Amino acid sequence: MNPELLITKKLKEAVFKLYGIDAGKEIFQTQATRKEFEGDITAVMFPLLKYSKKTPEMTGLEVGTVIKQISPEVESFNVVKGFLNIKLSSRFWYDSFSSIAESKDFGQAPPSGKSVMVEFSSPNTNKPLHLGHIRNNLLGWSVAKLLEANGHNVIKVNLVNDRGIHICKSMLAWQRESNGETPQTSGIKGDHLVGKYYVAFNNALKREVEQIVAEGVSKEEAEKSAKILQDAQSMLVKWEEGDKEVRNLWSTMNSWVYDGFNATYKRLGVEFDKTYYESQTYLLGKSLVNEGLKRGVFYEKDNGSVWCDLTADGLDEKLLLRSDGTSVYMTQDLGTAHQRFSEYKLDEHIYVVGNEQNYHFQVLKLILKKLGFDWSDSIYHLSYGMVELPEGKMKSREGTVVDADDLIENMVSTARETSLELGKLEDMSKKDQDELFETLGLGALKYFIIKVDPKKTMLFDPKESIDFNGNTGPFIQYTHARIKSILRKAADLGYTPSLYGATFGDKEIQIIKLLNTFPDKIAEGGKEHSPAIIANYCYDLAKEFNQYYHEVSILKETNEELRDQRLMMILQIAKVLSKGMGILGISLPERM
RNA sequence: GGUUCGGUAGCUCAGUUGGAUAGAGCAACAGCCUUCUAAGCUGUGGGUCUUGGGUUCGAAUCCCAACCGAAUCACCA
Repeated sequence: MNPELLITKKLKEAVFKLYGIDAGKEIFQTQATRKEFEGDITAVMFPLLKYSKKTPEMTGLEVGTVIKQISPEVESFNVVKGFLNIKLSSRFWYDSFSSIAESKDFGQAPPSGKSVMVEFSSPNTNKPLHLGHIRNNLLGWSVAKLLEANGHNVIKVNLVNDRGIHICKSMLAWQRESNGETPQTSGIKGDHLVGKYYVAFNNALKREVEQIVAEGVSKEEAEKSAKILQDAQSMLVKWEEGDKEVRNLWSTMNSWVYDGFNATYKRLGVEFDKTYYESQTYLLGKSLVNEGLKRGVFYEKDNGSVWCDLTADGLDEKLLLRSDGTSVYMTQDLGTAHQRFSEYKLDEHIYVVGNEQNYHFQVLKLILKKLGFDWSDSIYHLSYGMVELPEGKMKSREGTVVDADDLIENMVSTARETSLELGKLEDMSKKDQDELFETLGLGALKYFIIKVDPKKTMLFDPKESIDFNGNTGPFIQYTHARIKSILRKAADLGYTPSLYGATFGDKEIQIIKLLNTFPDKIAEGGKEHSPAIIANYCYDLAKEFNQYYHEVSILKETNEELRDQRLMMILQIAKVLSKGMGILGISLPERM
């Protein structure tokens, strides 16, 4: 049982007994006792003073006395200023540990009956994934896992932006400069190959603009009049008309990109239940807008464009249909949201999208509300901050973009170097070693990114990211490997983790307290949509274990009951670490 | 200018129902491997929680204002 809940309940009883008041929950404030004081749970007396009409010390004393009388779980108490520190019996801690040990999947909440859709990744198909996408993918994946741990049914979806001017740019440059090269003939990963021609397009554009500027035209004008850009535009028009040749090239190049993306997704350990393509959804939303226009929710300007007036909400006017009747980004998003809420019975729809689109989602929700969809409140924009480099923002033009595949490869090879240097793996097969380096490199990368609160802009320092000491993924993986090593040796010696009812020491009680809070952390993380909470929890637990490891010997303990009970303790730590890190998409090795 | 988000140690970050003397890691320095994995553990130094008001027994936390930083406010997506 959760100790704070227990004490809150007893507090309520004690207050009723003493003062005849059946008070609401808000006046019973409990917290874990700070380590410089004696006790486990601390109750704050200040809110009770208006009922006791006594000093904080006196109130603490009388409440403590009654609580001790009515609760067998309470061993002793003391009062410091207005704080009632309660010490629970060793029996209580033993019982709580034993229920953790008996639990088949500790931390997993029972089915909630709720369905949540999580949209993440959502790449463009004109260039490979970069560090920003990695943050998105890791966040999306771990939030999905976290919600599953909260008992929800989660549907993970990807919306691929597979059409538009950006893809036409790659296509055009490929037509002109590639001599027909493919991923097969060039040996270049598909998404990188297409990205190469996106860069080629921009270079060609730049050359053309420079030339026009040299003839005395302003840069702005030059960009507008550049022929290559117009060619890309007319390619887009052809695409929309369904021109066969353009469509063929389009699907060929997109298929290269998908092969590339799939390889990266697989390596990241990310997958989706459903993939949507914008080429199939970009026309959605028009009918919603027309309907809204009829009902007077939107209005039409003289040139025929359709708008939503949000000035009363402190925002701007928002365009929904261009004067030529074509739709914009917002229009499709209205349509896809409507489609998904019709298709599935969703209790929540989470969009994992960078904070540069905060305004977009604010407007999206508002417009849906104006259209009268009550589910608009179920939309949650999980907005995450940008990833910056020590030298500043990533800029594709300046070549400072950190490529996802390169980054993963770097992390894995650093894991390899570090591991081989430590030389603990001599007897491991080459294949197992490679698998381990993959686990460690990705564990380091994932943890480094997930441990930061999603909404904060984070700094990615390559030097720091490959440090495997301290608050890192490999530290937690190492802790797990250590535990598993002890458990293997124990099994060889014929020892079995068991419970005998032996009294736990102080450090062990501290660990039990921490283990006890795991379900709370899962609930809190789910509520806040923040896997970082789970990451930091795992770190705390790993740290506790390492201290414990240095304080007591397990295999050398001569008291067999104590020894086997300690084995049970570390087994539970390993289980919780495994569950917690699993939520983050990080796997823990048996040895390293 | 409007909207949204952020500002905690030299650096990267924890710290959410308001609670006791604000915590970790990195970096620096000093220790600990004939002992279950030293990717570990222990210790030292390091803070005006951006600033100023307010709310109250009590504020890093809530409210107001200012300052600094980020994103955004396209007939782009």
